[in-house]
Amino acid sequence: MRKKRTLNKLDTPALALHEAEVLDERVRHSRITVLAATAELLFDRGFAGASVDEISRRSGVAKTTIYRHWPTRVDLLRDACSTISTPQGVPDTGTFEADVTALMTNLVDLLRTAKWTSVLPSIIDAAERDPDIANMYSKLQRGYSAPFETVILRAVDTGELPAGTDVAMLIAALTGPLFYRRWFSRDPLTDDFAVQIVKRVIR
Amino acid sequence: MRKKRTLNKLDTPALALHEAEVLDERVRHSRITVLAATAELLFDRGFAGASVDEISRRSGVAKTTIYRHWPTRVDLLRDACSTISTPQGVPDTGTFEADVTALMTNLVDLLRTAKWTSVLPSIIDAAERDPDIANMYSKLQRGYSAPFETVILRAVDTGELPAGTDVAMLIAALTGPLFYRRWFSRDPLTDDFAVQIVKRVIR
DNA sequence: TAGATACGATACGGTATCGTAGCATTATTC
DNA sequence: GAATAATGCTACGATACCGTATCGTATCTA
Repeated sequence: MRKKRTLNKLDTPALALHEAEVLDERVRHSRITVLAATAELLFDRGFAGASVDEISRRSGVAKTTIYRHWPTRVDLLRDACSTISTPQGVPDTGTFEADVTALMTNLVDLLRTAKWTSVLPSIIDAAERDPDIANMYSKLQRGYSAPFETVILRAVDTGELPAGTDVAMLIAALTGPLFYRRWFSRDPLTDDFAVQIVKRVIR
Repeated sequence: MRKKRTLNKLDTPALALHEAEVLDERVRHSRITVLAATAELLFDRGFAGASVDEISRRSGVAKTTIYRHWPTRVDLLRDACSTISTPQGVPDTGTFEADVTALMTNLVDLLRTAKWTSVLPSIIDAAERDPDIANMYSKLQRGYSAPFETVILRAVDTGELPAGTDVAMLIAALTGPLFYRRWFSRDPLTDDFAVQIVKRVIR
């Protein structure tokens, strides 16, 4: 059984930063600093390696203060994770193939970034055993698959793709190989590879 | 610096089970029991959650004994991981498409098995930071991509696929979406999905 | 059967971790 | 300027983990 914690008066454990502007400058500073340090540590050592003590050390914010803002370690990590979404723009080049290619090479870039590289598998691992984390991850996931959906639906509209196209399947066929290459087969991930996949999947 | 350990006379820290038959029944029993318990725990809680103490508890083998056989926890986990490869057979139905479809639905089955489900991401996460584990994983990886390679190369021979086909790319295009679906998008993974992918990628 | 060998039990040292308590200090708001 | 609220600091307690040491006991091999 968890004991009742002595939170600050604001009593908005998480996400307060996004929900409402915090008046007190001290609070703002603490949350921002801690979240930044958490993200950094997450990239460094993954989900399991991000301890509150280390976050406190790196951020310079006292551990007690951290616990005043986030009731538990996982809450903090969840919060930090949802700040690391890098929303892709939706290209509009005129043709479906060019749009998709743009998104794909964009994704290749993202997957090659050291940050993501390290943190994603550990999030997925954690999600495998914690439904809250799974939920957070699925939002994150939607973030970078949404542009694909937009582009595909637009192509259906214009007739470039047949009506009744299975959108989720097409997204999997396109982006799956990139993820696979990065983490499962560990072969080099190049722009050319992305182009090859697009050609093969879309024809 | 690690101190010298007092191993048994056999002094074959790991994999002795596979390299040479062990004479002493006690040794055989210990290793088999511990490896089994380790695998089970691995499936249960993933790589990070498999502690030596718990393995000792579950297996009934004393922790000291475990350390007599494996110099370190990670060595034990590595050893256990390499025993969980489930080699797929290579189908030979006559046509390339049927062969591939067989392999794909087979892989779908594997990915739906609760065991693999849980352990693979945690291995990949660990591999992200430990080259030894990365190495072990890549062997494991080759284990279930090899049949695809065989089938593809055969199809190139028979002319069903053009010469100069990029084998690694084709494997990624085929299997990538399955992995993606299981761990990244978390959509349902069905045989029909696999068939759709095959059709789309191979034409 | 005797000596070598593996095992079990317990205990330990060291470290890391999660959270919490208490109290002094500082900043903010009213 | 005074009350209020947030922070920092240090020190805990509890737990879990790794890996080792010691010593007595059981088992195998020669």
